[in-house]
Amino acid sequence: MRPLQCRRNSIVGRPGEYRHQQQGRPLRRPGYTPSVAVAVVVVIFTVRQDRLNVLLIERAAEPCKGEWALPGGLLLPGETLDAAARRKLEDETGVSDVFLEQLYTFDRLGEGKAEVVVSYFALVDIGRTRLRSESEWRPAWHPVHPTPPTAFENDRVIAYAEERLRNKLEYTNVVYSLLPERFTLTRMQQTYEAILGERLDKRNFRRRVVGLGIVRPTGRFEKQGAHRPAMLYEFTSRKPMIL
Amino acid sequence: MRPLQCRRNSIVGRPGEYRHQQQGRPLRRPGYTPSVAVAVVVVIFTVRQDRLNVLLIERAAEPCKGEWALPGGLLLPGETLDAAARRKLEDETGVSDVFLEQLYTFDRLGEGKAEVVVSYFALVDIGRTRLRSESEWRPAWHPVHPTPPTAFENDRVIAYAEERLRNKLEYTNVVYSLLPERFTLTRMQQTYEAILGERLDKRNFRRRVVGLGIVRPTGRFEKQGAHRPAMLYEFTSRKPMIL
DNA sequence: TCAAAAGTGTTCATCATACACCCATGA
DNA sequence: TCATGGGTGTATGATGAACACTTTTGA
Repeated sequence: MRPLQCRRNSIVGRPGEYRHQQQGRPLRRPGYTPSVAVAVVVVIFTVRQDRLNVLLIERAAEPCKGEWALPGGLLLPGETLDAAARRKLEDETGVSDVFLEQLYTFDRLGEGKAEVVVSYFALVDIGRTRLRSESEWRPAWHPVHPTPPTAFENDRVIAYAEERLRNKLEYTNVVYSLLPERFTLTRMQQTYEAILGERLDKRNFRRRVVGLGIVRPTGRFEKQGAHRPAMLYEFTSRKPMIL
Repeated sequence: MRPLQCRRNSIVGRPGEYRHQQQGRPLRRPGYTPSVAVAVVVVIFTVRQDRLNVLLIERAAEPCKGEWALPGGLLLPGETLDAAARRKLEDETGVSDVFLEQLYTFDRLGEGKAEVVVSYFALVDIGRTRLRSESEWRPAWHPVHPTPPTAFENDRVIAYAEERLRNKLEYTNVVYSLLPERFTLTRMQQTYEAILGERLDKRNFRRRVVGLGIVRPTGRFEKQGAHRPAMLYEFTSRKPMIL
């Protein structure tokens, strides 16, 4: 429920400078182009065992060797922010073609080299990921609650991403990126519950997602255990949409 | 109306590595810290004569001399992003203490020096601004519809900011930053209408903003013209809040 | 008395929420 | 036949949207 909606029926037509901060008085110095170290980090979420998890990497080098941190790295001159984020995501999980969105740009996170950190967040289906295992920078899934201690204040980034995810769940179809091709509505509901941290009503949940047309039954069933088989559903669209 | 809400009554507990991209194969090069030029730009909105306006500056130097662009500049080493944005805002309008929020971080906007542009957006009451007039970089208000041609693809930034503003209007109290201490509800409604680009219903609008408790009557009246005087209202809080 | 803007209430449709029982299967 | 999870319908309250007339003032 949007708190401020008072529409009427009718709709009306719609319509490089460089400054040096010194003792409060900015002072121009032409010709000189300052540059800073910029990093890109990616908060990669998945739902595993009915819990929201985030991918962290154990740092094999200084600074903060041995601590957990988000996958990321310094931005290369000439590289696009989106490209850097996609590369990190694919390097660590092997997946591409999932929901990935810029989150926020932080300043001075911890005592890393990067002065500016552009964060992204991604949603992956646990079933499709193949974590890198050979390397010395071991990635691993960690529950978000509680978030383990992280280097470079990465917990702030994770908390921000989680908030954004919770909001997006409510007004978009981004869950598609956390679920396989076909899935049961119970699984879908558990995914919502894991992220929102509260239980939903089964009947209301089903009425909603089917009624909004974001999923449709496939006609196939999943048999498992000694109980009635469950209908498998699929998303009508696997692109991010506002509902 | 949030499309996906199926709550139950019960609530369950909730709760720098460097890589070089070369022919697809990232390659680590320890020791070297690449850096890039980072700029901060601010989309400063106001409502003037019932229209949403944005502050643009006529560039006095190359590149793009003589074209209109958003206020901004390169980030200084050691300067905080928020601080840079606040400084730009104050330099151009003379106001501080208004709503200012990070918007998005862009890549390669036009052919400026900056490879990474961190954008902010701000909302100011036209009555409090004193535009810089002495300098060679002349700032001026421009209607957002239609947006004049801008340097560095700044129109993309403005369009993004406008979308964010429209969304924020609906679920926060950020309008406070566009209005003076005391104002009539008609003025407030016109502000909404200017931004949303559509007419609102007077009775519904008033019931809502008063009912939500975001404004309260002051008991003072504004007399003007040959008609009934209007009650002056004030915001119950002048801090950003989610409604 | 007229023009101009201020102010005010009700109806209806939609939708979020709460809630409990039967069904299909394999052990 | 029993245990397990799958599947379904209805009643109520809240809220967004539509809609028109009276009031106050100064000219």
